[in-house]
Amino acid sequence: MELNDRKIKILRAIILNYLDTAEPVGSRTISKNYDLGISPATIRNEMSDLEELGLILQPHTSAGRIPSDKGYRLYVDRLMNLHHEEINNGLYIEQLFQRVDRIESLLKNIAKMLANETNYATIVSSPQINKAKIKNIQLIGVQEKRILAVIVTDGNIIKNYMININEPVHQTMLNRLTFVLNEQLYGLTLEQINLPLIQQLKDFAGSNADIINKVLDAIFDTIKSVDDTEIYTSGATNILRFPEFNDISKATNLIHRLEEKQVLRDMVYTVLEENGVNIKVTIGNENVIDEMKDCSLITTAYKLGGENIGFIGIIGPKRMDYENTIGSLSGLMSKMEEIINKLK
Amino acid sequence: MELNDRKIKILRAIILNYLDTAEPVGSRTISKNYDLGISPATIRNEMSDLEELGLILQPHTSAGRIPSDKGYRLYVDRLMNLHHEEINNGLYIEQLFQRVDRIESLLKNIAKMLANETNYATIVSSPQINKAKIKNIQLIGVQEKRILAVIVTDGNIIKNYMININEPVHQTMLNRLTFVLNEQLYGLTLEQINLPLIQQLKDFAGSNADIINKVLDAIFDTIKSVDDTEIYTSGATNILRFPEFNDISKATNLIHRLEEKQVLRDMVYTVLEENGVNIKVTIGNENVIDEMKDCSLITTAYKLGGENIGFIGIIGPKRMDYENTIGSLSGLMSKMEEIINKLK
DNA sequence: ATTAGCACTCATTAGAGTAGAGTGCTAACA
DNA sequence: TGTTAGCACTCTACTCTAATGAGTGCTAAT
Repeated sequence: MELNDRKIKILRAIILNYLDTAEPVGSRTISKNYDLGISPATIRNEMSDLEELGLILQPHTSAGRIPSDKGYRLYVDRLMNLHHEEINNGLYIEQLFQRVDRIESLLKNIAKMLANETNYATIVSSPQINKAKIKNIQLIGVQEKRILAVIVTDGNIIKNYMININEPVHQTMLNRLTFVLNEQLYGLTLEQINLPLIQQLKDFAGSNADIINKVLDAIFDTIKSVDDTEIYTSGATNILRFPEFNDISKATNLIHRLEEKQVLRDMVYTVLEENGVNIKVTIGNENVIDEMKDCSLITTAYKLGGENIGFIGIIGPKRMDYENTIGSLSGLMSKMEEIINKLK
Repeated sequence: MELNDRKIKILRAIILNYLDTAEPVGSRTISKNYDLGISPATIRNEMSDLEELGLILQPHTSAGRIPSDKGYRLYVDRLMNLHHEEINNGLYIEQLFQRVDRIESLLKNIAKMLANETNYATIVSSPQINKAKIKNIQLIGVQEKRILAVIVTDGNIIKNYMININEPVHQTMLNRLTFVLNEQLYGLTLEQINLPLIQQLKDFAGSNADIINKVLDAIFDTIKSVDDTEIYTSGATNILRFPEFNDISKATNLIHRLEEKQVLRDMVYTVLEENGVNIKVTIGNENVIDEMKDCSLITTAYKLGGENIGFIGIIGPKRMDYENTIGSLSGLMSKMEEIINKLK
């Protein structure tokens, strides 16, 4: 059987109507509301075919049709009118970048903004900066036996690390260490800091080799650890607003799952690694996580220096407004990249 | 009518049973399960009196009794067996303090831990450091026209602030500015930084007075702003687990309310300012927020240098386990203060 | 003062019946 | 051959009713 133009029009009508009402769509509704010029009976025949093709399904014998995962997939891949939504609070984002003292709070705010704008749940990962280069290291004596190490990397990511030392050290010494550390480590990635280099640093530090060790630990700890890739979620409870989650236990399970950052991270990376598409949509059963079989996930990665370093994702019911959500997301991303480039 | 010993025993039995089951408690249940040596009929008479006293109430004529707000209040004030719960992951908290690079992530973790331990929703405020003293300021050239200001205050609270400047400045100059800023501002609170002092700093900086201005802005911005008092919530969705929130719209409203940090802040401060009690419980209608009329709130402030600078709160149903929750909270607080003191 | 007994209340549950939405099929029509 | 009107059929959702049972309050006996 062939998926002709009329079938596609009907499928589109069913999906649009269902996105709107969350109720199964009957033949009469379509005939009345979507000017296709055919009677309910004809539509019924076509619907029967669409069902055979696996694009729609009936919750029960005497109900209208709802889109299947496959139907949504077809819609997302071929039927949507994509419009790149100019994010209207670009100015706001710009301010975020200006005022921000830590990239984390920036991302947190982005998650929040996006959740507000779309009314879905959003997840944003902080940059995974394994490959980031060291831009600046600063050692500051804060207390007699406490040093604050400030580490700035590529993309102005700033991390603070408090170091306890055994013997008091004078700030002059710290300044010298700071100078040498910067001289030796500037522009290096983690992989490039090797044993000979470390030995050289320790030799220089002499009796303070201990500090070098701890600073290197700090550098390693702050930059390397993948676990440090923080995940910010926002608007998880927006989910409660959708009728498909009226079953409270279903909603609860999902929301609790969304609190497990590790799970989310893995899920999104699985999706994104699959291919290089810009914005990726996973629908219903395409999701790995069981609790999300009734949801769709829209994800995209953000880049620094051409490399994916983090992601933004939006989770809603399968019935979510794909067109506008994808539009918003792509608008946000281009605004972000534009600003990031301006900063560089 | 007098609240004699037997009435209190019965009230206690009703409350304990209700805390456990969330079902109205009947006379027969009490007679069977709480060894009071009196028959259901007698208990019914006493219950009738307790109802007249406003301590318990009937959801409907043929149901058992549930505690009223007043009943809970009596229980919390006079009937509980308080046991100061030694927090068994004190070691974990200690590690949090060690590893932490920013106090915020510490507090976030505390909120999370407490939510896990109690299974209620928790809110933790970051320190309100208006009165904090400046301990260290560091200016670091990161890019040609970008300076990173690191500000460390009392209690090792660290804030980073990125400053854009108009003209490139050499690190040597930054070092000199850093030195002077530290010399002049060390140990001062915001109020103590006055115009003459500012002028003096600018005079020193000469053509770089611009930087001084921006650094002072940064200091002001990071330290002063009350809005910067961040609020971390955790486990808000634990609320969904309680039968009293089976009504999904009720739960949703509450959870959304819990996402409005400002509201929470005001609420807790209202509670805490009322008097100087260590741990404070507000029950049901005692709460200002409408959506919380079915909840109880347990709060306490944490101190730095004898002064309240932030709070921790736990929100659960009125039927929450007051004894253990208060125990956990007080255990946590004493552990925290102990560690904070060790750090000073 | 306490308690057994009993009539009464009311929420909850199960079952039966009804209305309505929507389908699939058949036969007529263009 | 494709389209449509008509109709029987299916299934859910809703309403109504009756039965159940937990729990009370009152009365009278101990």
